[in-house]
Amino acid sequence: MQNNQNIKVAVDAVVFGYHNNALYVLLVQQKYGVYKDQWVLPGGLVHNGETLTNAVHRELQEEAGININYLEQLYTFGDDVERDKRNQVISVSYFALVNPDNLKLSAATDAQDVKWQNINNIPKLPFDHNLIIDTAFKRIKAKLHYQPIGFDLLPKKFPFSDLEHLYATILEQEIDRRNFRKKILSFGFIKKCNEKQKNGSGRPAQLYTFDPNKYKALEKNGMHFEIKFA
Amino acid sequence: MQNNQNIKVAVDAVVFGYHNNALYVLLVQQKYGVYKDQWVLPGGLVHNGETLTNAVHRELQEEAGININYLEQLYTFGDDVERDKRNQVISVSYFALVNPDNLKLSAATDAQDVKWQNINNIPKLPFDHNLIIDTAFKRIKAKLHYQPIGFDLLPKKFPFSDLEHLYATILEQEIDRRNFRKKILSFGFIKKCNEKQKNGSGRPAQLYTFDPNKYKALEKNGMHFEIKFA
DNA sequence: TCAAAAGTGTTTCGCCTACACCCATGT
DNA sequence: ACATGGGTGTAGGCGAAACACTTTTGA
Repeated sequence: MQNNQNIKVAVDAVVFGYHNNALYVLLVQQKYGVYKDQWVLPGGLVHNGETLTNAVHRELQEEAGININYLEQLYTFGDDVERDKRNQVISVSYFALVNPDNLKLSAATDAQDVKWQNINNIPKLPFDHNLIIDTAFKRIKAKLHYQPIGFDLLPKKFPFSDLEHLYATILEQEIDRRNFRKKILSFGFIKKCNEKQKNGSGRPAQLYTFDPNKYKALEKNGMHFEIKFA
Repeated sequence: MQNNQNIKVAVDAVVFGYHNNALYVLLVQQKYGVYKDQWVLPGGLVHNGETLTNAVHRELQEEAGININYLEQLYTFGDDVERDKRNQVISVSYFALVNPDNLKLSAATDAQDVKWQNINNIPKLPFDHNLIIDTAFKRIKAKLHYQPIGFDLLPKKFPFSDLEHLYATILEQEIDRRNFRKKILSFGFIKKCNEKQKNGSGRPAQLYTFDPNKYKALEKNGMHFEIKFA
């Protein structure tokens, strides 16, 4: 095996959080090095002997002290040989979701600062991180249609209207409340709780919860989750 | 930037070809090293300063002398730290299609031998190459439903029934000839040629061709290619 | 009593499904 | 004339789309 390969392997993560009816991405501020003070996606070089997945979890802990709720590989960026000006680095990028219970960012140990940045207001970032975020944004939009990932952005118990607003916000389109509700409930993996939630004025909302086991069972029986909008 | 990372970056490709109503995967026989004589997916380490995509094209040339028709990134395998017993290597895997005009494999320079292996008869391969092939097979099945990739497995001009058989073969299900034809033609990106094709007995088949420009134009106008089967 | 958000049914329309016979050629 | 594969139309059902008023609470 040739031994002079000089290419580094990094992982980067686009972590989405949803609150106040808006979608946010986690950014960290570099503490050291050439990119010091710049805001970037959390991530870093993979350690020797470490799996890619573990590297992502480690970096998220080290840089933001955050626990994620859903993780999947997004894409590997390596067609721009100079995407990192220090060395040839390929980035195995991941896509993660955090629910509101885990939104609090701890004072990071490996980053100078950490913040949630509104997806509609992402500044120009170093490397190809804007491209990575765009790719992730497309992915989340696509997945909302055919995978139950919206629930990973909401608390365990949520009013139905929150789910509806989440879809409307992320997909950037209006949706018909009645048809949406009918369709989602028809699958049978959403359960009604024995609680209601009051928020200021307006009628209190019935709380619902997503049942992942029911989902898996239904899927095994041939259910195909898919939701479209007029 | 830390400089002691000892992880290699390889690319591997699952190249699909379709002929005689069957789907095949390109395998190469290793010429050197610990894995000498074993059949594996074409691929190898990325060169310094080389993009991932170029690495794939280069390896396919060196090992099989083949020109591909469609290429997309599949997945990056790096969660089994010992997937290669020589060193920690991550594999950025690709998914490629070859049409029948390019099926001929040249006597490879960097491989001992090269062959098309029926997808339904893949032997146990070294590394995690069986897993990679499975992933690619799932991907091609999924993509057939919502992207016009079937045409990259057929010659430029083809009888409609070939397309139908391709779908039936790859998806491993029967499809209704009339409904399939109606649906595909309704999109408007398939054009009738002024030729017919005779093959032995039976009525000669009208030839059709896929018009990629028309496809793009229609897609821009909101067309959404999707085909399902009862 | 008004504002604010939650909850709920019906009709229409278009698409997907199911399904069987005739056509052109070679042997 | 028979075997082989190519080519075509229609009716019914089901799910998606469109659409507006009532209910419950807080101020």
